[in-house]
Amino acid sequence: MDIPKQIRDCGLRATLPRVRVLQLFHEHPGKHLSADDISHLLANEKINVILPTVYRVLMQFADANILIRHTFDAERAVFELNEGSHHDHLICTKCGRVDEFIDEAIERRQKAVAQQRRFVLQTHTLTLYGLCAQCASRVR
Amino acid sequence: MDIPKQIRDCGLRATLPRVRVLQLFHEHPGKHLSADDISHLLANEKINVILPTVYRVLMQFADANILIRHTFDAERAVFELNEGSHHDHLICTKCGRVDEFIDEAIERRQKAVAQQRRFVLQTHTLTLYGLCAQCASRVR
DNA sequence: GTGTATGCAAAGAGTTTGCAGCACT
DNA sequence: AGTGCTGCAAACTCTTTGCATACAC
Repeated sequence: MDIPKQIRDCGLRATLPRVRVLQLFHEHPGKHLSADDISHLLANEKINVILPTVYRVLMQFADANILIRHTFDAERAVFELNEGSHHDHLICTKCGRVDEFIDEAIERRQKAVAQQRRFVLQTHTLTLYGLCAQCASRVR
Repeated sequence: MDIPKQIRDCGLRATLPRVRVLQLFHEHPGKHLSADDISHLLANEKINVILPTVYRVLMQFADANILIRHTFDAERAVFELNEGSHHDHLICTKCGRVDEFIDEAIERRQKAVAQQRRFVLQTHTLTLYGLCAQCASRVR
């Protein structure tokens, strides 16, 4: 995957902050990273990218549909690579782990609910909160 | 409904801010109000309740399960009366209107998805975004 | 009277913006 | 060479907290 090219294809210049941020997402597949996470990861590599720049880059990538922005809890936004396939999330309230799932039956029912109310569906978010298998077995 | 009593039953004193805030929710059934909304509504009645107090009261009511706190978009939290029955939401991205729905098939599938992954379900949020019937007909 | 709740002021966290100089194309 | 991008500083929004006074019980 040619990351600079992918960036240029969005009409953006392939600058160091943009390349490294996008690489980070490819290096952490399935991870949901916040602006702060990214800032720290870059700092660890001794790359000096300031937080406002991280926000700007993330916002541009989200606008370009390279990333998807989620706000699971209200405190902070997290981003993940847009692999093209929609999915919903399972979040562990103990360890913060985020898993993904897709259930066609639920998707169909959602469309039915919307149609029944003459509601033109654009997007949806479904998030299940609870204890992941590991945390659940540790608790009891 | 004796509002002061309901408040005292939570172990809280029936003060003016608490009584008026809870009354507001009863006066606006089905509405989802933010701290700012409430502050303005109270200001209109010439009741001087400062924003931090509104936040404190809302937080206490949410802790007492009188209210439910939602964070549909990340910008601000909104609250609604807890009528005891779970439901999901349809939000119009044009006019901001919030409707509620419940679909047993979706609820069942969610439990199945969680169980299949040995995930101990605590809560979930499902929100459909799109155009409500009115806005949809106005657009085209 | 006692202890809790409020008003006020200020702090905090996450995020956004203005601007001047630097870097990608 | 020119325009877009970044760093820096500061602002902004929503929310929380500390403290002294005021009120509910």
